[in-house]
Amino acid sequence: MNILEQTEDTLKQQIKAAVLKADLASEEEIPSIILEKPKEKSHGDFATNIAMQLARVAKKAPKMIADDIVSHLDKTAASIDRVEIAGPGFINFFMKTDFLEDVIPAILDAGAAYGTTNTGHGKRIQVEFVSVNPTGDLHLGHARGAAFGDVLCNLLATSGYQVEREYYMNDAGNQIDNLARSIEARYAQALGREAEMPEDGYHGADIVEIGEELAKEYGDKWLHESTEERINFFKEYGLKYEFQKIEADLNEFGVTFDNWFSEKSLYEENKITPMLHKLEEGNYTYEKDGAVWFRSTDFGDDKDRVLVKNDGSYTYLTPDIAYHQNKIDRGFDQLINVWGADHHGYIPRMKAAIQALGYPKNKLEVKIIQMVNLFENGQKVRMSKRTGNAVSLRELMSEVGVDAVRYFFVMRSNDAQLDFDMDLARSESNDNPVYYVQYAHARISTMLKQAENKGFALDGAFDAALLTAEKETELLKKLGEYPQVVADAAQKQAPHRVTQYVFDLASLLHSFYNAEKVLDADNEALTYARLALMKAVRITIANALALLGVTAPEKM
RNA sequence: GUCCCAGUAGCUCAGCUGGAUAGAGCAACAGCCUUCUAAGCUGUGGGUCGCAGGUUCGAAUCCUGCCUGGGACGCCA
Repeated sequence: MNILEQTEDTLKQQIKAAVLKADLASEEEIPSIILEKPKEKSHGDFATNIAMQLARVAKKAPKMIADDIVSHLDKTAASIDRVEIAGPGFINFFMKTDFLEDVIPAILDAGAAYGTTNTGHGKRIQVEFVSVNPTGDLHLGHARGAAFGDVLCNLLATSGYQVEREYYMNDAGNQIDNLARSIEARYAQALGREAEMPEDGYHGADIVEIGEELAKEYGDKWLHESTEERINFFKEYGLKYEFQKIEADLNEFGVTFDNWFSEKSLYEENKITPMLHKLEEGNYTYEKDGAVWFRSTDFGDDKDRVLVKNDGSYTYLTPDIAYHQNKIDRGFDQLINVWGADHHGYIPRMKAAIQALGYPKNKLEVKIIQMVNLFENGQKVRMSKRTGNAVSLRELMSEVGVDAVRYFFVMRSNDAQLDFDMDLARSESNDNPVYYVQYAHARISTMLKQAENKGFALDGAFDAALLTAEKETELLKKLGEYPQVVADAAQKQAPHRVTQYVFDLASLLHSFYNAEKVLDADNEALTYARLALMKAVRITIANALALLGVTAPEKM
């Protein structure tokens, strides 16, 4: 438990004790006591609305209740400096600042582990994200999902969950046949033959490349093989080529997976038929128009879904249900899927399937990532100038760098659409939040070097009680909040809270930097206290940036 | 037509489990470098929280209806 939590806990207990002593309510009648951190400084360090909540039970005006509570409160035990009653009945607590003195030692002690908690209690969570089809480049929506998923996993892992990252490879079914036939056409074309692309073929530049590569490597060998052999070979070749490219792009983006799950393996390991039988046994399927349908409307879907088409093949949904069953069978407590906004209509049928297989609906949670709109020179960028296709992750990374892309993609709530301003992401100015935060880290780093040059030992003893300036107190409070922010962001699955936090922390640092001088030969004691504070800030910024997958530079 | 997301300052967005005078950044305006990085800081102005009802001591937040924008509604994946 961190310092701030401890302080809050003690305070809550004391408030509860005061309520009982004042005979305002019985033990059972007391609602859980909520402490908030007022935005307004004049409202104290903590505030509670308990008096208003008790108004009905105690049948008294909130202000009188507040008076009663305050007069029965043991201020020393809760390390309260003073208490005020304000507004309609808020009780504002002004704490003795000594609790802040423990913040720095705690951070220096924990180092890179500061922010780690065990709020997840080892719960096993699997996060499936990206899972792009092997038929082209990763575009902006995928990239945002990749950044979101990755940071979410980092958050969960830091908060004591056991996390597994998985990529579901769509390496079977129609679209892969299509891929092979597209390659076939490009291959023939590369050999100078007339060949038409299949009707729903993939027209990306990568397929042309594959065709050329094959022509170079094999000449016209594959034109003479049987269609079956040729297509099978192209299928495998194309899959390998595409997934390698996807993996390489993701690696460069700082995203890796624990497991790449093959859709094809569901067929090879016979996972689909047993699943269909199970649905059938539960009477969740029926035949109509020569097809097998899933009665997903039993679980609130707006229409039933086809599992087996009248030509005997499966829809996309069918192996996907088997996949989710497989995931659950692997023993995860919770499944999280990160999907693009265009998949949201798919949620009810997958949740229906999970219930039909006998699992609770909330075993699966789906995070929907809203669309990304790219802007450059104030204009919406629809297509890449270079390729004429949608702008790819690779292109974006080379244009603005990994740090900016990652930061920008998790800066906003996942369910809000995102405007990505290329000029802003590129700009090396205070407008750019990434640079703003990184600059704070670099500033401290060079300052610490200066300190050493001037003969101040970086691990010197210090007295945190000397840090009483307003900017220092604010920094200390902010630093103390960090573990809760992380745990909160993990629990709410909201990575943007971390960008928000680290930006605020950087802002406080810059403000402090301008207001106070750290290295002061005439006041060694204060210098050492401030150096310790700076080290604590640097650690916290570095840890937050690490969660985001953004680098923390020593100098800029 | 049904469903999902969004609607908060000129722009881009926060706003946790309902709380006090709704917050940042950018843009605008006025200042701060002989001093640890000015990629920074300080100050000022700017809001009927889409609209209308309801619940509540108390609503940007919860409920209902409506309006606007985006997306999804295949025996595609």
